[in-house]
Amino acid sequence: MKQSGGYKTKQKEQIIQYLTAHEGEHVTAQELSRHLEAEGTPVGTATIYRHLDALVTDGMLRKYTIDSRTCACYEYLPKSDACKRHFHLKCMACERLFHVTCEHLDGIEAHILEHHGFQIDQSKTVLYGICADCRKEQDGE
Amino acid sequence: MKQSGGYKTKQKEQIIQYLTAHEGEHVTAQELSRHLEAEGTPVGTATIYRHLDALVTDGMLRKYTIDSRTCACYEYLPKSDACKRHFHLKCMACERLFHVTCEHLDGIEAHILEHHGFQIDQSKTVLYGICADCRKEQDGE
DNA sequence: TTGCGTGCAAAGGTTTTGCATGGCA
DNA sequence: TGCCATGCAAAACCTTTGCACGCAA
Repeated sequence: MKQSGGYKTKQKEQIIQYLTAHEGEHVTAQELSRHLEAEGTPVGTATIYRHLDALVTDGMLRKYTIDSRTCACYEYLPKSDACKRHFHLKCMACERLFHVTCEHLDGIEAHILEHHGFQIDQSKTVLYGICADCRKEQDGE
Repeated sequence: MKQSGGYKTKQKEQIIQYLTAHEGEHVTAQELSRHLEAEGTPVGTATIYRHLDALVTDGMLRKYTIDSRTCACYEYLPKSDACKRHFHLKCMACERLFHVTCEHLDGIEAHILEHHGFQIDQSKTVLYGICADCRKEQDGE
């Protein structure tokens, strides 16, 4: 695996540092850009996209397009394989994204593969619904 | 449910007709636009987007984005309530859509609701992955 | 010194919005 | 006739690309 070969630059370090610090969260290019600017170390948009792209290719990052968002989201992938396996639950009410790691859900993947011949890609799949908090609110109304 | 209330116009009919004729397939705004133009009844881009948006709100259409694509895809949802009781599997290779009805899968919904407090909406959820046929092809290569 | 990395600006593409006009009810 | 629907153009966005300069090795 090409470990994002190339020079070690300040910009690259900043980007990777932010991404790893937000492991398990979804980060957009814009958020990353704003963060770096707020830190006093602004990085050009083109550079950000170039690095994100390279990191996705290297397998260090996952790229998503969530729902109706027009922009892509990126998520840092911990190196341990165990953590790579989780489903995403997207609340249609509050729009929050939940990460669920669960053996039962892994069983579902196996079931679909065995009985339906379909190999699910968890990294691309988002389950839509309503989260607990929002259901409470809706019941109350 | 507001059945896309409003006037019945030629443009609207054309759009809905095309979408229903392509049930189970993904359609982009661009494809729709080109098709209508080819038919000799061009419809403005803005109008197309406005209708697609309205139809998504009405629940007649599902909107989603495929990773590699830069544009959003839309898919007609059959009215039959049957579709609300099964999951949709989308093959990322051949782009076909599979409808899976399975008791085991219904268990997913119950499990997530009980253990994670999240109420899944099957009609909005698409599981992405690779279908049996495409996996065979990939293995063969 | 070499050549990749960076930033700016411009291009490319999709989707949204403002506004005057047209068409359904 | 009263409004919504439409279409054009422009704006708003996200992302990519070209190019000259800067910096790591």
